[in-house]
Amino acid sequence: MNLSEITAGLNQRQLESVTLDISHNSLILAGAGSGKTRVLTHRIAYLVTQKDIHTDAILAVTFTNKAALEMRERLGVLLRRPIQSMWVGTFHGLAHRLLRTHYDKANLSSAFQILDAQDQFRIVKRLMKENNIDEAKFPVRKIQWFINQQKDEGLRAQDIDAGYNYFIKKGIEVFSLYEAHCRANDLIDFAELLVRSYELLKNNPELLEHYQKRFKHILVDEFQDTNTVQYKWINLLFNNNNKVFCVGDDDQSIYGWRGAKIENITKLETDFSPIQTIRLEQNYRSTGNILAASNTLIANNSNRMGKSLWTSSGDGDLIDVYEARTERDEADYVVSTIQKIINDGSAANECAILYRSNAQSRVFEEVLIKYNIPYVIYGGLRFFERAEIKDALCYLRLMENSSDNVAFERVVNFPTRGIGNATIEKVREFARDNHTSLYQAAVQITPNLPTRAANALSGFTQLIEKMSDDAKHFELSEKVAYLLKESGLVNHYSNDKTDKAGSKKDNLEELIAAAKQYNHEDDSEMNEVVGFISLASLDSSGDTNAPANQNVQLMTIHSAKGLEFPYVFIGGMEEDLFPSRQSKDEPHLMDEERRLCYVGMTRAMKKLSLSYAIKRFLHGQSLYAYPSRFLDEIPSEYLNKIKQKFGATQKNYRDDDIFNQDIAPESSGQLSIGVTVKHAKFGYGSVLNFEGEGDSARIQIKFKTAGTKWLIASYANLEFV
DNA sequence: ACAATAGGGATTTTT
DNA sequence: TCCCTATTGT
Repeated sequence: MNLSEITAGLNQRQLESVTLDISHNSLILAGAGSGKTRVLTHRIAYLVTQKDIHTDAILAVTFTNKAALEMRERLGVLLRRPIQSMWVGTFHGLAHRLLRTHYDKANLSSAFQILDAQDQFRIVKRLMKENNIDEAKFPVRKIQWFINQQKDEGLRAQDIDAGYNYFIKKGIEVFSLYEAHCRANDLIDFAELLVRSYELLKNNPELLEHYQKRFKHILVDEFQDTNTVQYKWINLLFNNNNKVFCVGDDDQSIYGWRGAKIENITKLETDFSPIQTIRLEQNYRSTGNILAASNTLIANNSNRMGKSLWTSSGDGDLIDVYEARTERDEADYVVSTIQKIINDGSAANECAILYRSNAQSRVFEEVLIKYNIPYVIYGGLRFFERAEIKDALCYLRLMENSSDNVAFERVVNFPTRGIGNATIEKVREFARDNHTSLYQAAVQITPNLPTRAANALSGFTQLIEKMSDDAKHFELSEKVAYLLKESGLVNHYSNDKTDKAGSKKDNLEELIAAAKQYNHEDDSEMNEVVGFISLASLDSSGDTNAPANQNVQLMTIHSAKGLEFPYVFIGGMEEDLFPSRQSKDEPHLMDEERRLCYVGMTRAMKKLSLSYAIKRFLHGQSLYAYPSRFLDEIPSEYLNKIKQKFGATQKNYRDDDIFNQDIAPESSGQLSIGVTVKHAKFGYGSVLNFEGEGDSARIQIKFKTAGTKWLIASYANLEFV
């Protein structure tokens, strides 16, 4: 294969990146929409076809299954050969592969199970209860969060110094209990996959050496999202005879709150020195105005590596900024605008509505329904995270391995079969005292129980035994179909009154389809059932439903990362919502909010529209808000500020005239700079400045105690003193 | 054992 | 407001 096939269609910088000297480490700082994945895939193709690097000598890591899959597909096409054995995958997926291959050296049994966030929560909660730790003082969520945070840093309970912090002290206590529990039960949570595989390599020098020698080229996507363990993992595999090729964008780091270390990208320059760096700054996605606005916004951040996107396409439209009165008004505006776009001949799926938090989706959803525009909301529960799917998988797990305690706990009395808490507690106690599995304990204590409980419990254990015997030689999908019936799950969900649409039953059907589609070849380290169950944990998307076809797309900005849409609407551009309230006191958190805003804006190809509501109903109450500071940070030359609703929609959709009834316009005409005013909440202050007139006039006031603020005159209810 | 109700909490979530 | 959990009543 000749070079031109690999380099066709690349621009100068991309070409340089792909063909960088392979005897050096490389860092590609790739801005939004600059062709980052393209560079990474073509680089691999270049290594394989031009530099005779064997595909087995390549390790390519991404963050999402989607990205990994996409890379595999593109590579297959570029190389024109199957690549199934290649190590291309997510950090978690590859770590999992290592642990399955070398489970004995990682102090695991071959049957170890992966805990997802829900399972982990349940276990932490149970442990806290058993040890009389007050959940009111130490919320389970916070403790779980604490444990994961430590693991993301590569720390274990014994490595942490609590100092005088009582919460951390308790956190460490629960962490230790949790660690012991997981070790005893062969359980691995997401963070543990990484920590454990790191330790596996670290503690087994011959193994480490083997992989260091094998992986001559290590390629990492989205490097700004790596956390401390992931960084250490890469660093460990690196031995200076192999080379790294990292792609990332510090401006798009939005997972700091989950342990991602934006600094890792800078650390590359010292830890992997010498490293060749190339910046990809030509953007192929957005118009000039959108890019210019995004550039100016992000320039407000400190500690950037520095990068400025440009485009050869024209300025395009200005960015619309709509001031809505309420979140309903905002949704009306956004959806009516989308209606116009559709009427003008665009497809609904060219439009995306993005927001900071999921709670904002509901109003948009309501209005979209009213307009009869099809939509999909991304986020929320994924396929394999749904309760009914997890129930079914737990039966599968018990059939495969009856000593799976997590699975036992979940389905022992589901569907309900008369096994109460008291009985289960006895089973737990027996298991604890005799160091046996819950299932074994149940079998053994049954004779000693009151008849009613004994019958119920033996009903369950015999069911599991029968099911695993019957299905022993079934195909995977037959096993699933069989278990759904036999366990009573299908029956239970068929009679479920709360599930009117029958979607839970449909999901169970879908699980059979997923089992049919499962391709076992890729995971030959495991048997088929274990492989399928692991996939369910590691790739919760299920990917079976929700195609974007002809639907307006609704999602958080976080989940929009990596995507692009011709028309993008970002709602809720308000202080305390975006940027989030919880981030406003910490400069580094505020910077991450700004990056998030940058990510959102740079999703737009043709047209970007921002909006904010002056009054928003959130968490059961109405709140007044100020426009987001991010709006002020964008020069107005790129903006088209709109304060009026569309005439057409006003008639149709202002059926409930909520806007005016509880807002008393205040116009005392005595307004001038220097005047003293009184505000109900902020107290006394003096007017520094004002702008605009009528309802939308804004006044800047310096309060004696509350600081300086811009207030909307008509809502501030100011008293002139 | 389970259904009905009251109380508390509430970003973002690649795996 | 909505959702999840803990408690109460049958």
